[in-house]
Amino acid sequence: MPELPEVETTRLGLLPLLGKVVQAVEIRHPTLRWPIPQHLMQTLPHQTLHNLTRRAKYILCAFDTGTLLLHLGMSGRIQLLDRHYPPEKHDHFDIQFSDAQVLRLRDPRRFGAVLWLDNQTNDHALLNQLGPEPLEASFNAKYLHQTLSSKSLAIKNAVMDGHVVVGVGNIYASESLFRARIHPETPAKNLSLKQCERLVTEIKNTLQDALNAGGSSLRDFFGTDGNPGYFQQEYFVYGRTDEPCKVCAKPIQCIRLGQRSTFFCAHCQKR
DNA sequence: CGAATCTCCTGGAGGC
DNA sequence: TGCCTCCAGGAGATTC
Repeated sequence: MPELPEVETTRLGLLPLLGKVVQAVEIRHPTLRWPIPQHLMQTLPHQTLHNLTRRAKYILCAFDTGTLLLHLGMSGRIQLLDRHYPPEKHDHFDIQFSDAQVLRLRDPRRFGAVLWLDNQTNDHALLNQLGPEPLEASFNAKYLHQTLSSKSLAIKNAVMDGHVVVGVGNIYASESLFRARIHPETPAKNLSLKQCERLVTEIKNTLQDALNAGGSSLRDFFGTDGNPGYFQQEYFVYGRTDEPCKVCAKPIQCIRLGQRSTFFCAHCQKR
């Protein structure tokens, strides 16, 4: 499942497309999280791809008259292929470029999204409510402490809330809290400034480690070249129920928080 | 308003 | 081998 490092890795893999001109768009299965706009088949051809950026887990592709927003959901991947490569079962969306390369979106579970933001609409609801990027300086202990001060929900749920900070999914939330030695059920407002410092540091470290590894994954993430292209990251707690903690050797526990599996070490992580 | 729950979807794993 | 159930999960929508 793509977390932020996988999305960033995907974006980097698409950079060879910069400056290229769209020849055609093919929509095979429009019903993703929201319908893929049919007008893209008329809108995009002849437009040049000028920029590829990322905000949270959205990949933003800037064209002449607007921006294409791509989201991989939980099973999405994007490949760059020669157009003669036949589409497979869950290949829902293609952008064919004039040099015969194809950007192809595959998404079996169809939680992903393809949307169009016209240049006139600069304040799309999906983007204008987002919290800071986790790796930027604006995400710091002071900000986090202030933001959490009114929140009574569990810290695990708070760091997964995109209004607080973007890009921290279920895996890295558990991992970061372990590394910061904070119990995932701790009410967010109870975190001291010191704990916020540790958590900010470990969120940045955890994400940066995964970025350096080229994007980790569970089972179905592939880079744009179609190869697995990552190595399974070593997790401290995620998916390690009943296995020994790598620090203290006591068994890792699994609980449900906000409908999500949450892994932690009851000995190492304090409330 | 905050917080909890529901929801979309399919493939894979495990049980019988 | 086949069918059933359960689970995974991003994040907007809905409800309380």
